[in-house]
Amino acid sequence: MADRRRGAARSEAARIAVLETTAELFAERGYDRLTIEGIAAEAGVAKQTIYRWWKSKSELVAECLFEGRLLPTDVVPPNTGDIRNDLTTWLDALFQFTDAPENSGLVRSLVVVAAENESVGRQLDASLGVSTLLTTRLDAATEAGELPAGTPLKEAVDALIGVAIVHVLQRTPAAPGAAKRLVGLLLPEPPVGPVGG
Amino acid sequence: MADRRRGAARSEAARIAVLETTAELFAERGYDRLTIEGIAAEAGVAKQTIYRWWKSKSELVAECLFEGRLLPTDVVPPNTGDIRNDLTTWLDALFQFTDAPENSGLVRSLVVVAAENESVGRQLDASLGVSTLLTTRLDAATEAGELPAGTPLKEAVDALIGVAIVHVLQRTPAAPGAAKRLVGLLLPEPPVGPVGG
Amino acid sequence: MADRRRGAARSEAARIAVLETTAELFAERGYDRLTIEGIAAEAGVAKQTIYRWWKSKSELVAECLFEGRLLPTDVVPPNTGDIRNDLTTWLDALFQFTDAPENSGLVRSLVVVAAENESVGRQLDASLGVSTLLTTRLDAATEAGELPAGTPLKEAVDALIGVAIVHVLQRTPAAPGAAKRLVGLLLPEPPVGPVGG
Amino acid sequence: MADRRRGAARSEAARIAVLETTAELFAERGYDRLTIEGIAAEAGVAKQTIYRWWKSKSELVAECLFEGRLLPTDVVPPNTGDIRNDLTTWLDALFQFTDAPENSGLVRSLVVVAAENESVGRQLDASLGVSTLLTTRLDAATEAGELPAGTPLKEAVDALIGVAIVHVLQRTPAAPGAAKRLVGLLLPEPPVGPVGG
DNA sequence: ACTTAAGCGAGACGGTACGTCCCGTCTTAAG
DNA sequence: CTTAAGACGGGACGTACCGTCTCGCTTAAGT
Repeated sequence: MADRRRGAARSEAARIAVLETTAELFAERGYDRLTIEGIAAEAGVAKQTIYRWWKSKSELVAECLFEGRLLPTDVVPPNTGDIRNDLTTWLDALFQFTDAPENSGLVRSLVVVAAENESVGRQLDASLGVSTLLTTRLDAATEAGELPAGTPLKEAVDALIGVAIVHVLQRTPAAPGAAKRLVGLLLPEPPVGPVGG
Repeated sequence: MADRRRGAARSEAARIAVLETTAELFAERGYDRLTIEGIAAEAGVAKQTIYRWWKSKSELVAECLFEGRLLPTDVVPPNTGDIRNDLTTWLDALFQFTDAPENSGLVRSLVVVAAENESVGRQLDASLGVSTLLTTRLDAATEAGELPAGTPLKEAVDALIGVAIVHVLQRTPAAPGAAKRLVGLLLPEPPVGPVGG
Repeated sequence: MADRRRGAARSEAARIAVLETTAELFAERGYDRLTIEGIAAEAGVAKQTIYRWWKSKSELVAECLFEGRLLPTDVVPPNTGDIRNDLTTWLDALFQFTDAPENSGLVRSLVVVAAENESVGRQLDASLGVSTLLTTRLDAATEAGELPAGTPLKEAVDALIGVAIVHVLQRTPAAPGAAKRLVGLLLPEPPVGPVGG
Repeated sequence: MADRRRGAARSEAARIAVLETTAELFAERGYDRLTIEGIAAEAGVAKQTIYRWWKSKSELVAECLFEGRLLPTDVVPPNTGDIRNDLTTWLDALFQFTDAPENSGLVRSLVVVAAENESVGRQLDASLGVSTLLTTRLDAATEAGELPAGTPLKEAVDALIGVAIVHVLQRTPAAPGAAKRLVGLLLPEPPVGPVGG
């Protein structure tokens, strides 16, 4: 049944300690001042224990990320039936988080991790706390006829995430109303034309 | 005119050697495997000469960047009179560059630099080779009536750059036609009013 | 028994390599052109390994010294029964060594080390290869009645070592017969009483 | 007449400033923590001005020494007519100076300079403030019949200086009465024998 | 007066070594 | 077989000085 042969099992306590410490130090000092040695010391764990289970610093951070230890749990986009309002609300919340001075350093560090670690990059949306719920919601809206059939959702979502990243990198908070304007661009109201039929 | 009083002048030769070597090694090895010591050795310069004039590795790279030593000179956006076509052409070229396997590592490294160095981040567009010509072109188009008056240009440009970054981080080249779809979203055709025949 | 609990033991191989290299380079280049970095490189050892176990260059040299790696093993003073002759023989040998051109640089370097390192200084006699056997021999001679009871041995030994150092510092080899004259001064023949004759 | 051709003469002010600063910093920090750059900065002088006139740090210190800027002016040995008492008095004063904690570091540094600089070494006695007056006095005493004709003065003086150096290197102040005992050894009273002519 | 050479403060330069930090691997003793 | 501890070879850091050089200026001696 178990395919493990013998000897001690992996210590869950050590694993948790490492991940918790990583998250703590990452938030505190950022990615590049994060050191394996520092994590080991702070977590009361041997360096080798870290190297045994994780290949690199970025993998370690990646695991933290995917376990939700670095960012607030995914913001669930609201669902009031009006997709544009909902998306604006959600994007405003995202901007508010990423633009807050106490968070922007952390977010920039996450961008660095995404640049260095392929799996973090590939799941960039999830990495930044953008739930798949968002896509789900958009798909649903499309089916419900809230959005025109041909709306390029992939491009829209990329643009949303991209704009957040750009703001963080530029050290320029989103201008007031930016979320609304952006959503207006990406999910345009269909022309109201004389809907005769 | 010169307000320098005494002492030898800064050696332009050393400055050039350092910047050239930095650009070369950056392109070759990426940002995090770039070392001050390596640059000094390769440039035939004392480490202290680097530390005398640049505070950090990222400043050094920033100067390379702003002198156009890391990226091809700004791509001039075409001007055929059709702003949407022109922008699509330009964006396709951008995607083609960033998505090329031999460039994507470099671009990811640049994102890291933008994350670490404030001035690079603030000039993110210039850093990525996005000329101010682009904005100029857009402004001109707006005045010429090619674009509706209220078009949120800032948001549009942020979105363009953002999408490119997202692709690079996600290791996912832009899908065919992405440029066109994106431009279509960001610069929508004004509804063609029932303009008398 | 060992009170060490965990972790790899100190590498004796590294320790030996460091000390051997130190002795070699010290003899070759003298104290002030001896560098930790040079020792590490030549010994095939990481710098940190040196810093882990020795606080300073002078400590390193001190350990070499006390392990007899820098000087010929202590010259054993002869014991023919005639303390004055024996001491003269020994002192001549000492002068011969310190005054030899190929050794005087090394001896001067040792004086420098004695000046910089307290423990070397405190054991100056041993540092210069002056065996405790010498003092032993003198004590024995005193007890045996070869020397008058009140002879200030400490002062005499200090003077012997001092004179050797002075010669080395002055770059002036001991004059012929200096050893004999000096011993004559320091261990004077007791006045030959009017012994029945 | 002067064989200097033309151009500005050597600045005496700079020379003095350098020597004064050297003396000050030498006393303050010792020989090995003395730096040319530190001297130049503190003296308000260009480094090149130092290198123009002195070949090395040790030469600089040597000049200070020989100008009497590092040690109290030579202690003049007293002359009461009793050479042994006079010498004891003088030696006690020497020991008192070299053994004082605030001076011993300086004296050790001087020994280092003597080891590194030949001319300082050769004039070791003068370097340590041992005036030629001492030898003069001894010669006079010999001629005056205070000392036996054959007394090896050279060896005696070397021994005196040597003992002082040994004490300083050993970090062991001279024992009380050491001066007297030592003088007793080196300048023994001639046997009072029945001088029956 | 004009030229020329030297001295000077300042400081940039190529270089060497410093002592520290961290890497990733290996060794030891305990469980 | 895992773990905490920790030594190891290695590489880069940022700093301190080295001794040389160049700069713009001043100070004399020659012309």
